[in-house]
Amino acid sequence: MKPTLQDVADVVGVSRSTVSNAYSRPDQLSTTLRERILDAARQLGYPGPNPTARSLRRGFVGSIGVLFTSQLSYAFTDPFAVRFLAGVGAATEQHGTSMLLVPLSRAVTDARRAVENAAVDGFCVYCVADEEWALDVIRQRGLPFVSTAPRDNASADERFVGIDERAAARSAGAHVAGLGHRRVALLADSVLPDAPAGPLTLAGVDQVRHPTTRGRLGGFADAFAEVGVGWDELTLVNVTGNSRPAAAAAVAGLFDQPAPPTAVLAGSDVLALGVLDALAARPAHDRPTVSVTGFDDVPEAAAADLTTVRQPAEEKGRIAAELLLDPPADAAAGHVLLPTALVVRGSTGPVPRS
Amino acid sequence: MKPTLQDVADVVGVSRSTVSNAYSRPDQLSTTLRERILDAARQLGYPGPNPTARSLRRGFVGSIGVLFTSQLSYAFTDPFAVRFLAGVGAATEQHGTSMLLVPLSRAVTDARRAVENAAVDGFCVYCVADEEWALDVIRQRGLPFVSTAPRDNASADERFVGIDERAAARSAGAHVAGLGHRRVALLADSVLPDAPAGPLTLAGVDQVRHPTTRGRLGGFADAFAEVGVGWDELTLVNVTGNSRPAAAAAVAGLFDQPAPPTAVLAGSDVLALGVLDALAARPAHDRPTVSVTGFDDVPEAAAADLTTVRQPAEEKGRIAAELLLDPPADAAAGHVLLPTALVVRGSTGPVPRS
DNA sequence: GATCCAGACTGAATCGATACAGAGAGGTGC
DNA sequence: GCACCTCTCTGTATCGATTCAGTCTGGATC
Repeated sequence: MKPTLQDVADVVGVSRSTVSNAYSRPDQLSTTLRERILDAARQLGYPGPNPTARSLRRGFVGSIGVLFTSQLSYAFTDPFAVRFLAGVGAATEQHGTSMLLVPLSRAVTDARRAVENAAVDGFCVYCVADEEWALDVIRQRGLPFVSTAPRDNASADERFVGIDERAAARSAGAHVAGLGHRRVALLADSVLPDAPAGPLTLAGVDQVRHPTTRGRLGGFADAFAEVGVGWDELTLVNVTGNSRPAAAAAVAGLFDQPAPPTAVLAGSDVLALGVLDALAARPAHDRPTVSVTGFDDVPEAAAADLTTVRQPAEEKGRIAAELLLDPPADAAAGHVLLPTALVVRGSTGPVPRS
Repeated sequence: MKPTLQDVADVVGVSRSTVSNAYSRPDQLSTTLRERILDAARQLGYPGPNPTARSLRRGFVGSIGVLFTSQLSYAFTDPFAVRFLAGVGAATEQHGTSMLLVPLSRAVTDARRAVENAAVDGFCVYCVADEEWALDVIRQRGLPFVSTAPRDNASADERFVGIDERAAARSAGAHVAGLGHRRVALLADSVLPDAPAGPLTLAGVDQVRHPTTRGRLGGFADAFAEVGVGWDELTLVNVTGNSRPAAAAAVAGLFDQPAPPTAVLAGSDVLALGVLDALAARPAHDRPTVSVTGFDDVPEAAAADLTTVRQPAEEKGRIAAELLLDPPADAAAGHVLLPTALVVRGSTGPVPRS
C-alpha cells in the first residue's frame, strides 16, 4: 500500500535510520546520499514520515488543543471567542504548530472521550466553568494547560491569562453610578445552574455559578454599594445563553414595571446588544431612555455605540498559546493579568428627568 | 512516569490485551474483570489509552483538518470563513471528531510540512487556489479531501461542495444592469498574481487567476454583455487582500475620473463594504451616488443594507465535513451544488439623473 | 464418556517511525 | 606506525497501544 520509511530504505539500499535522518536530521548524513534518498522517496510517492508514528516515538504531537465549554458552532457565533481564537491562531502559526478545536458536547461521556483522545501537547482552556472533570482528565494525561478564566480551586502554580474581572466591571459600574443611576438592572448569562430567564432574586453575589460572571456582577455591585445602593436594591436578570435574542427576551418585561431600571449593566457585549435590540424593537413613543453597558468591546460594540469594558481578546488568545508553547521559567510569569479599559460611548448617559 | 496499559495489566495480573479490551471492546471480557481493571486504572491514575499509540495501530486519528490558504489570523477576521468554520464545527461535533486548523503560512517549506505532519484523517480545503502542491501532498498521503471552491484541473470524482459562481454573479450583474447602469466597475481580490491595487486592464476574464474570482467576474461580465456592454467597457479594479481598508484604498481615485462608474460590483461582501467605507469617507457634498453589490451575504451585509448574493456559509462547512466523514457511496452525490439567491437591499438603485 | 462449543483470556506480531550506542573508513598529528 | 578523531551509516530497542489466532475451562449434548 502506502510506502513507508522501510520501503524507501530498501530501494536506496540503506538502513531505515538513514532515511529517517534524511528527513529529520539532515546533518547526520552526506548531502549526496540525502539527495538520493529524497529522490527515491519522490519516485515512490512516499509522503514523508507518518505523523502519528513520529509523534508516538518522539513523545509530542506538534499541536495544541483549545477546549470550549460550549458547542463549537456556538463558539463561532461569539465574536469574543472568535477573536480569542484568532489570537491563539496567530501564536500557533508563528510557532509552527496547529490548533485542534475540541468541543465539549452535551453528552458528558462523549465529551470526556474527546478530551482523552485529543492528540495534542497541551490545552488552552477557553471557558471551563464547572467542568472541573475536564481539567482532571488533562492533568491525568500529564498535559500542560493554560486557563483563561478565573476558576474556583485554581492552584497557585497554574498558568493563567485573564483580567481582573471584578475591578474591570467596577469601572463600568462606577461610570453608570456617576451618571446618577440608582435603579439599575444587572444582566448575566446562566447565573444559577438551572434558573429560568428573567428577573432572579439572589441572597448575594457569592451564589453566582461561574467565577467570571461572579466577578463581573460583584464588580458592578461594588460600584453601587459605594453610592449606597445595596445588592438587594439591584435587579438581577438571568439570561439562558449568551446571545442577543436570549438577552432581548430576558429583559422583555423589564421596562414595563412601575419603577423600571434606568440602566442595564450586562455581563457581555452580546447581552448588551440584545438589550439594545429589545429597546429598538419597541415603538418610538414607548421607548424608555435606558443606559446600557456591555463587556469585552467586540467589534459590534463600536458599531452600536455601546459603552463597554475593553479587554484585549486577541492578545488573550495569543498569550494563552504562548504560555503553553514556551512556558516561562518563572512561575510568576505564568500568571498574566491583562489591562482593561472603560470605553465610554453613546449608550450611556445621565438619568432622564422623566 | 505516566502509567501505560502494561502497568495496569501488571497490577491487575492480566495481559495487556485484556486491559485494552476493557477500554475498547467491553464485550470481550467479563463485567467483573472489566470493573476491576478500570478501578485499578483509576487508582494508578492511568488516563486511558494513549491517543497517539492508538491512532498508529488503528490507522486513523479521529480528527479532520481544515486547510486555509491564508494565515489563520486572517481567516478569523473574514466573516464568511468564520461561518464556514462554524458549519464544519457543527458537523464534526455531531460526529464526535475534532477539527485541526492548518494554516498555509507564507513560507512554503513550513506550509508543506504543516500539511505533511497534520495528524488528520482528511482535509476540508477551504480556498486553495493555486496551492495545487498542497493537494498533491494530501493525495500522496492517501488522505481524502473535500474542496469548497472550483479548481482548474479538478478531477471529476473529487468531492466538492460549492455554488455555481458564474450564475450567481450573473444574477447580481443582471440586477444592476436592469437598473440601467452601464458605466460599471468590477472589484476583486488578487486578480493577477502580482498586480498592484487599483484599475487593471485585462484582455479577458480567462486570465483571472483564481477560479472563484474568475467565475464571479465572468458572471458579472455575462450580465453586461447581454445588455451590450462588453468586457472592454467594464472597469476592472484589483484589490490586494480581502479586507475593507484594502478595498477602500483600491477604489480611492475611482470616482474622481471624468466619467466615473455609477455602480461597483464586488467579488465579496468584505470588498463591497470597503467601497461603502470609501464613499462614506468623502464629504457629503462630494459623495457620488453609486450602487454597490457584494457577494456572500455575511451578517455585516444586512447591517450595511448591502445588496448581495447569498450563499449558505455554514451549510457549506457542514456539508464539506459530512462529505469527508461519511463519504457518499454514489460518486455523483459527492459533488454538491448549493443554492444562491440575490438579496436586494438599499445599496443598489437606479442610475442618478445628473 | 467423548465431542463440541461458547466464553474468557493470553501472546506474539504489528503499526511506522526515532534514538542511541557502536562499527568502519578515512584522515591527522606526533 | 600508532593512537585518536571525525564523519557516515547501521542495528536494535523502543514508543504504547490493537489485533488476531490460539489456549484453556467448564458446561451442554448425545
